[in-house]
Amino acid sequence: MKKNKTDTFSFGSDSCTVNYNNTLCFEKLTDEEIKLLEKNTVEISYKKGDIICKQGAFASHVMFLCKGLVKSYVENKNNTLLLRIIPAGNIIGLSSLLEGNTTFPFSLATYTDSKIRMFDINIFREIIKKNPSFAYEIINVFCENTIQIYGRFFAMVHKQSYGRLADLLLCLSSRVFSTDTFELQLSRKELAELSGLSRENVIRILKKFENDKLIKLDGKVVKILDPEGLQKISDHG
Amino acid sequence: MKKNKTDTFSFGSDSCTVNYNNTLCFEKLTDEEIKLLEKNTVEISYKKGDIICKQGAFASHVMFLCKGLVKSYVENKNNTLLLRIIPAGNIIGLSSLLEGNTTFPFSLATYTDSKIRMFDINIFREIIKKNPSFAYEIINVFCENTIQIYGRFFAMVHKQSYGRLADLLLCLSSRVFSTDTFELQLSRKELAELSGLSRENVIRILKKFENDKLIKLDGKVVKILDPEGLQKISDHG
DNA sequence: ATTTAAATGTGACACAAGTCACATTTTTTG
DNA sequence: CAAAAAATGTGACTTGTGTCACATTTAAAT
Repeated sequence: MKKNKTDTFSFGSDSCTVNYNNTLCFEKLTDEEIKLLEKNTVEISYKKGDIICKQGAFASHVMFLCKGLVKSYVENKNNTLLLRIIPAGNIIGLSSLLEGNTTFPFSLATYTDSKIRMFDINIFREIIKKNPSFAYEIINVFCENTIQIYGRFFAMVHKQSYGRLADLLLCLSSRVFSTDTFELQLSRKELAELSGLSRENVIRILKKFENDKLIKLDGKVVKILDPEGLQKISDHG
Repeated sequence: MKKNKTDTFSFGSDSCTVNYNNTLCFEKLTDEEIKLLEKNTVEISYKKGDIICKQGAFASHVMFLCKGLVKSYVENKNNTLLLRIIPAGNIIGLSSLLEGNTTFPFSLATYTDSKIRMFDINIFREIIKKNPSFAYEIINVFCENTIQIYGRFFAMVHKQSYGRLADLLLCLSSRVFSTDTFELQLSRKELAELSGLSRENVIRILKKFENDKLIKLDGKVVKILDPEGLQKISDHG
């Protein structure tokens, strides 16, 4: 759960966008509750690139990503900000639980073919109201998200391009793909949206990183050559 | 709870830093639980400018701000980012509930003389685990925070200085002080930390706003002359 | 009240990073 | 497989915003 670094403030400079799996909460459900939930559940398949929901739309479900890779993002006319990359095994849309505000504060779209389980939001609420252990785990998920977003927030506001991109590459390597060499499912444009930069700038910086032997690029395949070097850039801002 | 605007995406462009009161959850406690909680509670007074806790420090309590005005912020060697301005009546430090991570993801300091109630975090956890209605309300608080931070996040990354500062002024006027004319408890430096800008830039933009008859400055007293104009600037970015 | 410190204000300057325009490569599609 | 579309890459240019240096005002301290 934690990144171990010597610097006390290190977590504040981690702009990682990915969450760990949050399936623990379902273990807290009784058989009866599982039945109730499953009765009010649909499983939907999405293709690569599909939009799952749009920001502002009515949110009638809490979701669980069974398979695939999904992004959440906020947008307006001119800009898009990628909030999170969500791997399989995560709950999505908990913020819609808020009473009196059942609209999505973000849009969701898939990166790869995905399978999503949709839980009726009222049933979900009911179970929370009856099962405090379940509620407790949900709170834990919120805590993680909150801590994460604060770190990312800080990094996005106060770091500049090189630091943000170094962050992003390290995050993708360690948390999304769990390997030094990985094939990006993301376009340069999406890297830009993740790091809050322009597409052109992302391209330039990636080239720079390659020249400096920090990474190796080959089409969409990225190889992290010097994670410590990248970390240094991330720490520096 | 909601800002009513015609634009569907409006909430995404609201970078407000302030939360509404979250006292509702305490109404869900039984007399017994209240007693238990009060037995494990201390109330501490802070003076203006006091630091309540430092980012990274051990978090043994969940707090409730009885009186005063507090800020939460993240910092490193060079920069500070103000996360939230927290008025009286709010719970602080819920993110420390996360099991296995009992350190503060932010620092806290007071703006004015404040009184804070400190609840033992384990007692707090226990009550959550036993009282689902209470847990439900805590989840609601998390939902609000999450939705708010997403909006602020987007605004901070994709808006530029004028939009961010317009946002901030509107937020202070409508949510913190609830009046058109208010005396800032905040220095220009703190406005800078809130909006993620440099102190000098904040000063310049405030002057510009004054020249454009959007606001009136008189020392620390700010008068909002043209909220619609500011809103337009905020929307524009 | 006088001194010290902190906050505010201003101008000059540098540079990070966005925008635009266009070339090239890769992928998708009919 | 050819054509269209999307993604990638590059250079020139502009500008927003941070930094530095310093003047001035306001607040705090002895």
